[in-house]
Amino acid sequence: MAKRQARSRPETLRKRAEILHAAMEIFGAKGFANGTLADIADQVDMTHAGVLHHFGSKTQLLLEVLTYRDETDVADLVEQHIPGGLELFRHLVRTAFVNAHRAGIVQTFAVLSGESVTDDHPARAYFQERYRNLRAEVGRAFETVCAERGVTAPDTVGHASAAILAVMDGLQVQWLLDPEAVDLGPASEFAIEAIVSAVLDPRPPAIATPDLPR
Amino acid sequence: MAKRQARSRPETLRKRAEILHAAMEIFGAKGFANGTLADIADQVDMTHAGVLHHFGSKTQLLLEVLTYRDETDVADLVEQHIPGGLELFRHLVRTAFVNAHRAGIVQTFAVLSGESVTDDHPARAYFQERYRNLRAEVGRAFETVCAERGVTAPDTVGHASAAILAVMDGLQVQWLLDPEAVDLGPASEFAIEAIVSAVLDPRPPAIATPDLPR
DNA sequence: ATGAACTTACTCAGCAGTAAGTAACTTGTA
DNA sequence: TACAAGTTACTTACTGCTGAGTAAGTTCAT
Repeated sequence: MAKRQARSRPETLRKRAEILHAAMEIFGAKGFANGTLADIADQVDMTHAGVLHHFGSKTQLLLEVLTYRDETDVADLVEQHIPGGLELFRHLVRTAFVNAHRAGIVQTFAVLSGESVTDDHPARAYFQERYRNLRAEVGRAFETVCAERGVTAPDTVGHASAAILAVMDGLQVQWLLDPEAVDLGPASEFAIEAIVSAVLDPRPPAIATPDLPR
Repeated sequence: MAKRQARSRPETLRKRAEILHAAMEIFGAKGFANGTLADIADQVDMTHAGVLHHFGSKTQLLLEVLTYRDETDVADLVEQHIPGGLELFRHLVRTAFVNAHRAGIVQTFAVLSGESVTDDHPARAYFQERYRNLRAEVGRAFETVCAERGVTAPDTVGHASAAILAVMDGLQVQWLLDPEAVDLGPASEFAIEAIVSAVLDPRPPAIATPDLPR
């Protein structure tokens, strides 16, 4: 493919990044379907045609927003170190506390992940893979911890991994809707603790399981 | 207010209900912003103007869809009986298993609740109240159980109530995106068990809490 | 004959994407 | 170094469509 020395111009790269930031904000505030290119363009003092010059289409812009976020997130993590084992759970709790001060980003992901389950949504594949990876990562942390303790990991690990991510996301939604009523950090911490405990040292059912349509 | 004998015509009431069903389906499949009145009208063999004749506006239709769903849900529950105490948790687990066979309804609520956190979304107030009520209901169940056991309810009840709803919602999203990878019923059951246990009979932290930005 | 339940036909606005032009910058070449 | 040729980063102006809401007319039941 033709190499594009264009992309290397620092001024241009800065502008692209500026657009990506604005897009994150707008898609977070209004959703992908409802947010417009003009909204985004306004925030960076451009016309919507200028935005399209850089990204080709609205869908393409969304996809680049998502991967951009991942890249910068990963950059942060690698800078420090990728946590595993028990340290991962601590990291998740820490993230929940940090998120309580970043409503913007939290909203972007909450809105887009909800929207992504609609038919043929352009971000569907992205979120599908994202959850797959995160579940695997959390699952691996459970395995590590169990190995360290010399026990084999129970088969609840799969459920627990999904549940930890689920509870974090679900609490974010409730918190965004009603910040007074939900305390994001502590509630996440409590739930993660509960789930990790249930895996690492299981107890008899507290609520005898009902007779059911399985 | 003036009683509307118009509304009482059975044929008309049936048609309204038909429209509400179609709207639930469309808003669930495409979201509120992206689903159109024409989509809905098609499903009930009408023009979109016909739909507007019944509901006045798209927003009004959405609001009636939401309350309609609640009314029929409540009707079902009252038919049986509103569960409290431990029975409520069993009911929630049962619901999760049942939901695994109702992707349509699950998707509607997942999509709309996600969308509702956007600025000025017409369903925002609805979901805000819905979660408020549900948290209160779950909280009351915890109180009941604790009272039955002669202990005072711990202050983790608030976190736990939010977390139970959160984990159910979050698992639904992951399940909708990837039904092969997430087993909705069992995963919900596991998580609810874990959280209830943590409230009713707390244990020392499994993951020593980190030093943090509270 | 009145009003409810529509349809047809329209308006009007918003939006993604395109086309064509322009100014500024980069690059190759003498 | 200087200037022509090409490329990039836009803008303005437009197209073409979609979609909510409205208005006026038609049919049908009571």
